[in-house]
Amino acid sequence: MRLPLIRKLEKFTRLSQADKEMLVRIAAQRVRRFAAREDIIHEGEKPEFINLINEGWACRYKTLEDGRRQIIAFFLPGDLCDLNVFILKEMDHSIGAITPVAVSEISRAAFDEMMIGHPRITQALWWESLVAAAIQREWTVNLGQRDALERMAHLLCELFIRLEAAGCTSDSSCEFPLTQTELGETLGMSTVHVNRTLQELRASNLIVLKDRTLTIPNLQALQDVALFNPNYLHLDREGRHLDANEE
Amino acid sequence: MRLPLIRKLEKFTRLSQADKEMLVRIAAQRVRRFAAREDIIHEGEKPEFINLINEGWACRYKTLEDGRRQIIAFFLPGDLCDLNVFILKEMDHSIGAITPVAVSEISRAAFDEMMIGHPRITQALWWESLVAAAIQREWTVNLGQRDALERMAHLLCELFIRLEAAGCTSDSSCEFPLTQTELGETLGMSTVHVNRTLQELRASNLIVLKDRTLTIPNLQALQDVALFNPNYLHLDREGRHLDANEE
DNA sequence: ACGACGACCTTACCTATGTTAATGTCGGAC
DNA sequence: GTCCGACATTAACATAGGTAAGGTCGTCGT
Repeated sequence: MRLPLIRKLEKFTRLSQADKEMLVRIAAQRVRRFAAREDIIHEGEKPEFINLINEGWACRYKTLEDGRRQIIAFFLPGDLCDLNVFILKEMDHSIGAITPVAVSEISRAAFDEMMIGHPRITQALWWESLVAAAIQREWTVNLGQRDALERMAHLLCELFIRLEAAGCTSDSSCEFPLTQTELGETLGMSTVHVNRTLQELRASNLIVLKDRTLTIPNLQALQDVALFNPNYLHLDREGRHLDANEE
Repeated sequence: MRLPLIRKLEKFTRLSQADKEMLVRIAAQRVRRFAAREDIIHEGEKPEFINLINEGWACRYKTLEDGRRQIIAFFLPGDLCDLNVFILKEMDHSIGAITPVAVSEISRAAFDEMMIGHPRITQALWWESLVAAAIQREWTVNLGQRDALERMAHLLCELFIRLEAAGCTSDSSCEFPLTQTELGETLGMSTVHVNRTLQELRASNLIVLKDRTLTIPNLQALQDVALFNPNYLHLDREGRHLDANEE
């Protein structure tokens, strides 16, 4: 069994056996499980750990005073929530489980230990956090410039490619647990319009979405309607400048 | 003369004299100036430096294939662009000057040196980068959930408070160099609607905006229409847990 | 077996915002 | 002083997407 985190980080750099063992060890200590819809951490609380999602989907979200909710990010298997958070006094948003999830809590001490002894991991984790920031920026573009159809298509492309990097797809399909309400809260549109938009994508044979399973028969076609450019995911390892000796 | 960066970082923690001298020194070496509208770095280029804005306003932006442009972030005096960027192979977006700007380029070596010798600065810079990420998240909420009026009001509140932290306001006024086109590209709305929205804010006496100067007679009132909660800026130093001995 | 519920889907209608395009204002270049 | 370009403003009209309401289906608890 491969840890999704390891699988993902290897998209960026090669890890030594010792690096991998370190990650496995870190992921094994302090594992917590949450039911679907349960909060992992809530706005206002003091963050004490870095959370690593091992199984399941979670999301970052924020609620306005009047109840409107925006999903700000999705955490898929292998994703980390906020390197360095412990610097902040309190959470300005919440993190909630979408499906049942298994989360590893990484303490500040464990993190520091890893930073010192494993420069490769450290660099890979910074890469992962830069990519997370790039994704957040792309969401800004998505919400600001793309219309409903493009927006939905873009989200589906992104999630599919990220799931692929974590080893959670098979062929052109993946599990897809989001409800239409959640899609609406993500894309800033009503559930009615989410429904219309999904119908439209289905009618154009761009997606098959049924029984919590998403199939994308032609990813390039979907990327084209989304004006999707995968460069922001920084997944291409070739040509990267590395500090260190390859094994 | 105070460096806006120092002024801002002191919202988070106290810096020693040596820390401040270090920052002044870093900011002084390799200063570049750009004219309004000029690109500081362009999508596709390899990032070699961390840019620090000393004077003027800049923005991060991204352009879709069909020409639509989204402004993703503003950089105000004292703002840093992306700690750690040199890890990435190429920029996935551009950074452009809005007004004429003065930028300090910080090399990887200078950054590493600072990280080693000045833990206080290091921690403060991580704080600043976490705040930048929080701002990006709030923009997601803004674009996803707020309507045009709320959205505009929210942006104005944020910019004003950030300028205040950098020491660039006087009383309830600040310079405000953005054109209506740029506001539209930021908030995902047409210039016509930007204009309507500004008129509405003026009519309610929530803002005075004229000759590139913004005045907010009653910040609380503007915050109220924006559903603005400043917690995401993490500006309250009280009660912060610090590693180290205060001077 | 029954009711309650949550997800999904649909229709009809309405409104916030976009589009187009004309007009106004101001400051700088010559 | 006038010409020009950048920006702001306004009006008339078009539309993407929101709101409200209701229906179907499958599942779960009792």
